[in-house]
Amino acid sequence: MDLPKAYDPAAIEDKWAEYWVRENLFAQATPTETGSKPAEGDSPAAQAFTILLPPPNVTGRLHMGHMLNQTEMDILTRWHRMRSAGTADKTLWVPGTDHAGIATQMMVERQLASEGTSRQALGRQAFEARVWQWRDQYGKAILDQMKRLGASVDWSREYFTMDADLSIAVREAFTRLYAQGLIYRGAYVVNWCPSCQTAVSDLEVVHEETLGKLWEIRYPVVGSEGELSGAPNDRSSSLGWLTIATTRPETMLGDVAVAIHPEDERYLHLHGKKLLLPLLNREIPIVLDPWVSRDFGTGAVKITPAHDPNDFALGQRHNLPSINVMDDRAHINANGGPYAGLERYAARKRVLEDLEALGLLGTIHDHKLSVGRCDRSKDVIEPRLSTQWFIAVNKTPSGFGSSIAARAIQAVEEGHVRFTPDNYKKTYLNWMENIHDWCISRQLWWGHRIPAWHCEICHQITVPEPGAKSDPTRCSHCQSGEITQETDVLDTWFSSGLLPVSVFGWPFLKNAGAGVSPDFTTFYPTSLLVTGFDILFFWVARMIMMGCWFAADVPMPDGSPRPLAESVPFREVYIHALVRDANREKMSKTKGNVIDPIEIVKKYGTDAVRFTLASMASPGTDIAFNEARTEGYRAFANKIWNAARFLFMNVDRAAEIGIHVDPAALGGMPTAAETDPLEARWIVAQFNRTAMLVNEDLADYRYDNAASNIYQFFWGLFCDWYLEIVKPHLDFSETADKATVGAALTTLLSVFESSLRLLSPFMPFLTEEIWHAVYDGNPPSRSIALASYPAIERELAIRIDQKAETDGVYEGMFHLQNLVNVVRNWRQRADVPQKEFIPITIIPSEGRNDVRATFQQNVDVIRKLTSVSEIQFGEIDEEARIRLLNLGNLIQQPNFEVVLSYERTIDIPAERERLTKEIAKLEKGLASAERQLGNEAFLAKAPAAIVEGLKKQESENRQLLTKAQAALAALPAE
RNA sequence: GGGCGGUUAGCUCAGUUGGUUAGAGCGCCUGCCUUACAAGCAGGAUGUCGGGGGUUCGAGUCCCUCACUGCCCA
Repeated sequence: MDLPKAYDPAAIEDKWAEYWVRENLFAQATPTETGSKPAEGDSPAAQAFTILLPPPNVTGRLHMGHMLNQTEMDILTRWHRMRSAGTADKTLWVPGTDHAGIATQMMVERQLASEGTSRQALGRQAFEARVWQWRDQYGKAILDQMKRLGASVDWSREYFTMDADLSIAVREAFTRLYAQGLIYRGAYVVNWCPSCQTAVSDLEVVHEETLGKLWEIRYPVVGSEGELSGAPNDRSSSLGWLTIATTRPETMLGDVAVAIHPEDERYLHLHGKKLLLPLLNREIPIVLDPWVSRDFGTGAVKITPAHDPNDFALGQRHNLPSINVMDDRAHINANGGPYAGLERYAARKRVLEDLEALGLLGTIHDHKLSVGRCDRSKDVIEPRLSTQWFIAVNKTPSGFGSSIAARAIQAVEEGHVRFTPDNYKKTYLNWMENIHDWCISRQLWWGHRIPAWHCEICHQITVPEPGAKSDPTRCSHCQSGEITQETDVLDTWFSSGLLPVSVFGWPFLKNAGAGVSPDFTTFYPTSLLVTGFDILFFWVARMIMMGCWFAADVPMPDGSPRPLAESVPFREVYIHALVRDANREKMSKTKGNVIDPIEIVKKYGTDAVRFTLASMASPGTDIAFNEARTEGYRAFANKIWNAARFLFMNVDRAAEIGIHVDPAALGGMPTAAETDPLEARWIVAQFNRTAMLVNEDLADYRYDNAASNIYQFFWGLFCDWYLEIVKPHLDFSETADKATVGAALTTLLSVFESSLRLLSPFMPFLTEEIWHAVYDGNPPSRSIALASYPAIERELAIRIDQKAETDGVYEGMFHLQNLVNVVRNWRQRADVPQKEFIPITIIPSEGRNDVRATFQQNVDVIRKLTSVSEIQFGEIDEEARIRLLNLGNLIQQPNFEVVLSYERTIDIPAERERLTKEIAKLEKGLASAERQLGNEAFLAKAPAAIVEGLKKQESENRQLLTKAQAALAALPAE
C-alpha cells in the first residue's frame, strides 16, 4: 500500500486512461432481445442514461471548449453510471466525429494546392478518396485526446457521419421528406461564398458592422435625355433623373427596375416612367412598392433580384426578370457587358469611375453597414441567385397535423425538451418561430451526395422511393436511362441533425423485417445533450426538428404510436458557456491567448483541470480560465493523496498489532453508532450531508456547487478537523484498546473510501489509483467507476442529520472547534512560540455540563490541537476574573472561559485597537438586532425561527460585548 | 432596431421561494520544515453588493429608472 511521497499525475493518468479503454470498461452492449421485450436480466423498469457526444469536426484539435464540454458530460455520465451500479439501469455515452463538409474540403484542397494540384485536376472520385485518406490519418485526433482525458465513452460505438449506416439514414431522411413534399429545388437568392464556391445557410454567415459607403447614382429618365446636360449635382432637377442610393454599385449591372414608395410625393411625377440603366443603357421600369423605405437613402432603390433577397421577393411581386451578373467566384459574367471578367471589387471601382466620368455619380455618404462573411473562409458573402435544395420547414404536408418547425416548437413548449439555463428556451422558440426554409444543398464534393437524379431527356427529377436500397436506373417520369445524379451534397448539419436517431439504427433497413432495433428501444430518446450555445440553432434545433419528425414514425415497444414526448431526440439540453482566458478575453489564434488543454493537463494533471472547469461551470456564466486556480486544485489532489498516505501508514501499523479493517465495511454509506466518539459521529453526519448536497447539485447541473461541497468537506472538515482529532486516538501500542482503535480506523477508512467515490466523477484518475490501493489491489470491481455512488434519500439524510443535531453532535463539535480556535488565536496574539506548551484552565459557564463533558472527553485532542501542556477544569471568582483580564490571560466566550497560564507580552496599543474594533462591530450588530427586535411589526410578521435566532444572537453578542468592554477597560495604560 | 444577460473582496466567481452578522478559491500580511501533505500548517486583514428611487417588519435578492458592459437575432 505504499504511495510515493508526492502526487504525480503523470505517473498515474496514462496508465488508467489506457486501462479504461483496453478493458472496454464503459461499453454498453446492444440488448440481445429485439423489439418490445426487455433483455434477459433486465428489470422491466430498467432506465437508461444516454448521452451523445456532440461530434467534433474531423479537422479539429481539442480546445478548452471541448474539454469543458467533455468534462461536464463525463462527470454526469460517471455519476449516473455509479448511481446505477448493481441495478439493471444502463449508462451509455456514444462518441463520434462529424465529416464537416466545407472545413474538411478546404483542408484537403489546401494540402493539394501545396502539392501543386487541385481537386479539379484530381476529379471527384479521386478527391473523395483523398479526403477519406486524410480523415483516416488525422480525423481521430480529438478522439485520441479524449481517451487520454479519460472520457468514459463506449468506444465500440464510435460513429462517423459518413459511415455507411449513417449514410443510409441520411438518404432515407431525404427521400422521405421528398416524398412528403417537404424538399424542393429552385432558384433563389442564397448566401454564396465565392471562396468556398458553395451556398451556405443563414447561420453560417457572420454579420459584422463595417464602415462603408452609400453611393448616390443618377438614373436618367427615359424621354428626358435632352435635359441630361443640366446641373449634375442639383438634386432638385429630378425631372431628368432618379437618384438611387446603393452600397454595392457593381450590382447595378443586374438591375431590372428601380422601386419607389407609391406615396412618396417627391416622385409622383415619375409614376409609370422608365429609366435608362447607366453604363449598360438598358431600359428598366420604375415600380411602386410599399416595401421601399422613404427615409433610407434617396427613397429610390435599385432592384437587382439576382443579388439581393429583398429585391428577389420584390421582383417576384412585380414579375420582373432576374439577371445574374456574377459567376461562382464573384467575377462579373457575360451579363455584365464590358465589365465581364472583373472581380467584384475591381468591377465596383470601374463602375464608379465610369459613372463619375458620365457625371452620374452623386453624393457619397459614409455609411455603417453590416457585412456578411462566411463563417469558414471569412470571405464576404455574395447574395446570389442559384438553384438549390431546400427543406420546407413551415409546410404541413397533407396527412400530417403540423410542419417540421411547428412540431419542434411544440416539443419544447410542452416541456418534452427542457433547457438549462432555461432562458435558452426563449432563444430557441424565438428563432424557431421566425425560421426560414433550410437550404440543404452545398456545392461541394465532400459529403452525402443528394440522392436525386436528373433526366437528360425530360429534365425531370427522380428521387428514389423511401426504403429503396439501390439507385434508380431510369427516369421515373419518361423512363429514359439517361439520368445522372445530382452533384450537390447535403449540408453537414443534415446528417448530424439525424444522429440521435441514426446512431441507434434508424431507419432499420439493414435487416429486412427486423423492425425497430433494440438499441433504439433502449436508448432513444437520449437523456441529455450537453453543448455550447453557438450551435443551438445549427445543431440542437435541427436535431429536435429531425428527431421529432422521424422518430414519430417509430412505434413504441408495445406497438402503440410514439407520442411527441418519446419522439424528441433528448429530454434535456444543458448549454454551457464559453471558456475565456484569465482576463475574460475570448481565446483566439490571432490574439495568441489560446490555452491548449493538453499543455495544461501535462502541467497540472487531468484531474486538476477537470476540477477547475467543474468548479467554475456555473450555468450561464462564461468561464475565465485561470491557471492559478488549476494550481490550487492540483494542491487539492495532492492533499487527498497525502491523506491516503496517512491512512495507509496507520492501516499498516494497525496490522502489526493485529487490527484489520474488514473490507466488507467499505463500499456503502459510512455509518456511526451512538456509542462512537464525537468526531466519528460528526464526520459521518457531515459526509451524509455532503453526499446529499452533491447529488442534488449534479441533478441541477450545479457542477460548481458540487465541486465546492466536496472540496470543503474533504479539506476543510475531513483533513483539517477529523484527521487531526482522530490522530490521538490512533494508538497502536500494546496497551491500546483494540476494539476502540479498530472502530476509529474503520470509520476513518470507510469515510475516506466513500469520499473517493463521491469525488470520482470529478477526478477519475486520482480516485481510481487510491481506491485500488485502499483495497490493496483486490478491489470489489474492476474500477471505482463501476462502484456505487454515495447517495442517500433526502428524507433519510435529513433524519440522520437531525439525529446528529438532537444528540448534540454538531453542537459538541462546535464548542470543541470554538475552544481550539480561540486558544490558537490567543496564542498568536500573545506571541507564544508554537513549540511552547502552556497550561490552561477551562471554566464552563454555569449549567453547561454538556460543554464541560465534551471538553473533558477530548482533553487529549485539545492538548494536541492547541499545544497545551495541561488542562484543568475549575471556577473563578470575580476578583480573579478582573485580575486575569488585567493580565490579558482570560478568554471569554458565551459558553466557557479559558485561563491561560503564560506571562504574555502584550502589545497594548495593538490590543486596544483590536478590542475597539471588535466592540464597534458588536455594537453595530447589536444595534441592528435591537432595532428589529424592538419593531412590533417584525415580531408579528417574521417567522418564529428568524426571531428566535436573532434573539439568541443578540444575547450572545451582548455577552461578548460586555466581555470585550471589560477586557478593554482592564487593559493597562500605556 | 428587437431580444437576452452581466455589474458582489485586489482577481475569478457563488449567493436557491426576500430572513439572523454576505461566502469560496486564488492573491495579500504574520508565524511555523508540528513524521500524511511547504502543492503544507496555524493565525490575520479586506466589501456604501454599479448609481438613484420604490415595495416590505426586513432587499445583494422583488419593481422602476439611469450608467457601464457582454452576447444573440435582423
